[in-house]
Amino acid sequence: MTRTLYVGNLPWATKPENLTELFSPYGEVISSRIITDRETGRSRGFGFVEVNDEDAERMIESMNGAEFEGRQLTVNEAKPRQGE
DNA sequence: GTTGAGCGTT
Repeated sequence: MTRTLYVGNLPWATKPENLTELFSPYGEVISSRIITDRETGRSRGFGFVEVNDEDAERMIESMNGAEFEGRQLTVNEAKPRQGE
C-alpha cells in the first residue's frame, strides 16, 4: 500500500524530516530516510521517501524538478530492493 | 571544514 520514492540531487545537509516536510503537502508520507555513507556517516546527497501508493505518482510529478535550497530535486520511483 | 551521479539498512 506504499511506494518508495527515490530523491536525489539533495544538499549535503538535507535531513529525513526535510523530505517529509517537502512531500507532505503533495501526499501522505509514511516515512523518509536519507542515505548516509556507511563508513563516514555523511549524507550521500540522496534519500528515499515512502509514500502512499495512490499519491506516489502525483508526488513524483510534483517534486521531480522542484527546487530545494537552490537545487532541483530528482524524484523517481525507487527500484525494489528486496525484490518485488 | 571537501564531493555531485546515482538507487537504501536492519
